[in-house]
Amino acid sequence: MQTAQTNSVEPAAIPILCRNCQSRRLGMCAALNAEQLARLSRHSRHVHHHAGDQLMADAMPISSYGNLLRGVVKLSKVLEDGRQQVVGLQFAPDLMGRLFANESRVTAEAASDVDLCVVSKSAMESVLRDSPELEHRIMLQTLRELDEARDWMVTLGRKTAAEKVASFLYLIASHADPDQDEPVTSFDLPLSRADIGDFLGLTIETVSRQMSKLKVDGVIGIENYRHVMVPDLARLRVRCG
Amino acid sequence: MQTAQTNSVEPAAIPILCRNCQSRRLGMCAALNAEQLARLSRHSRHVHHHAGDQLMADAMPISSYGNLLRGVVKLSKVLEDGRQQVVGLQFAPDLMGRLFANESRVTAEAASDVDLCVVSKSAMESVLRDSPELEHRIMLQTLRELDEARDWMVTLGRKTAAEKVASFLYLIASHADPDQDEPVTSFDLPLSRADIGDFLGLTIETVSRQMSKLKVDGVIGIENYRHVMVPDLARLRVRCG
DNA sequence: CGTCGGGTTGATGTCAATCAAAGTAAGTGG
DNA sequence: CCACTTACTTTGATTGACATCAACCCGACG
Repeated sequence: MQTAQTNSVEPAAIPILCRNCQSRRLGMCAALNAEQLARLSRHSRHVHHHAGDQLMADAMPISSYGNLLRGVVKLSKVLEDGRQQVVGLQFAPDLMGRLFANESRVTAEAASDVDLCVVSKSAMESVLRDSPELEHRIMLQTLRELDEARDWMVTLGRKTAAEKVASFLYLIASHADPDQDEPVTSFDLPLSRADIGDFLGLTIETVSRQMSKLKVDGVIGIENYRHVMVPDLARLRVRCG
Repeated sequence: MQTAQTNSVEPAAIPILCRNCQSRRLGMCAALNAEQLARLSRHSRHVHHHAGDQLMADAMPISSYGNLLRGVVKLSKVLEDGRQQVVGLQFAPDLMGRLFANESRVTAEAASDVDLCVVSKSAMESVLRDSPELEHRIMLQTLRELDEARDWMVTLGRKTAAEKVASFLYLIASHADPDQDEPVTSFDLPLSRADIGDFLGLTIETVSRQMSKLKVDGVIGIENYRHVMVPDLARLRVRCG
């Protein structure tokens, strides 16, 4: 309730940390009751990271989970010789961190400035143990991520460079607004050309060329390298193959 | 218990269908108690399919789930123009079918001869509702599939044709024996060259050439097109990039 | 003003796709 | 048993899409 008292001894009071947190509305915390929220919040803190900060390294032990509140995080893997592949993007309000494993399978890096709610592994596990609802909610997220990973495999394996770039732009347009799934017609790219290349399995140069081509064809407009406008989403859509 | 009586009125009797079923040992049914097993088995049946049979079509409503008992199933997606991408392989004892969705996101096809336990959607959902243990078990499978999908994205996006083929052979070697995760040195390929190409984002011809190259280099031996021998797994491993 | 990171554009090279042909094993029917 | 078909695979020649190499542009920043 909005009128909950700060000094109330009532166990159902919403923790201060959680009062205005988006995660209670759209994120995993919507699955929690007040007691569970309180238990989790005692071992949580909100943190800010700048674009480029590494949040988690591949093969490192997991000590905490991150509830993404704002911004975009890129998940990637590298081969021994340095070739890199972005294997996923996380948008608010996703939970980050591999559940039920001891070490991370990916590197996580802030693609834009991000706000996180960092939750200790043990507190998360404790609440998970007695909240099947929470696990269910994360299950739904995991299934969605699996669907998205498989969609992306089609893009990586079977699409041309032009189709890959169009697909990427469409993906970003679709996730730009966390409150709805509809694609948006004007947005900022959260990734550099190099990251886009690593996401698409292309080089920087090829990404740049294909973006230029979309621009001269009138499918998109570009301002300051990072801002994209799409006058007609259907035209972009058909370029996705 | 092995001595459970067929005519017993005891509710804990193991259903006939389930008596010798692998799924109780390694699969999802290990998470169920006798009552749940009985409830599920009343709406289940074991079926056999031949290689090539389609088990589920993309975008079709899901009416049942399939518990894979033996064989290999390939999951794929196609673009409008017919380009195809295999987005996953399922081995026993995986559960097939997208949970918590109304329609399938992939086409599922028997890659080899397969045995399935087909479970009605409603029975599955009913048991799921009161067995968080079952959902947890499937959650673990889903997380594993997500890890594998992301591993494969690296292969699709960043590896050369030679590395892709080596990676594929290593993957099959690793899954050939359902009882252990260690790769095996002699196995049958569950997929045709065309399917391997669709899995790797390559053409038939390129797959064939790279397999031939691995053979002349002494990394693998091939018999009857489908049987592969690997004298030295480490040598295959280094070819994976 | 110089330099540095990120981006674009152009010239050239290369790996895998495409086009083409032929080999092999497993039917099928006479 | 043998011709014939069919599906699958292999191998060769050529082409093309994207990578690579290289130059340059632009804004930020010391």
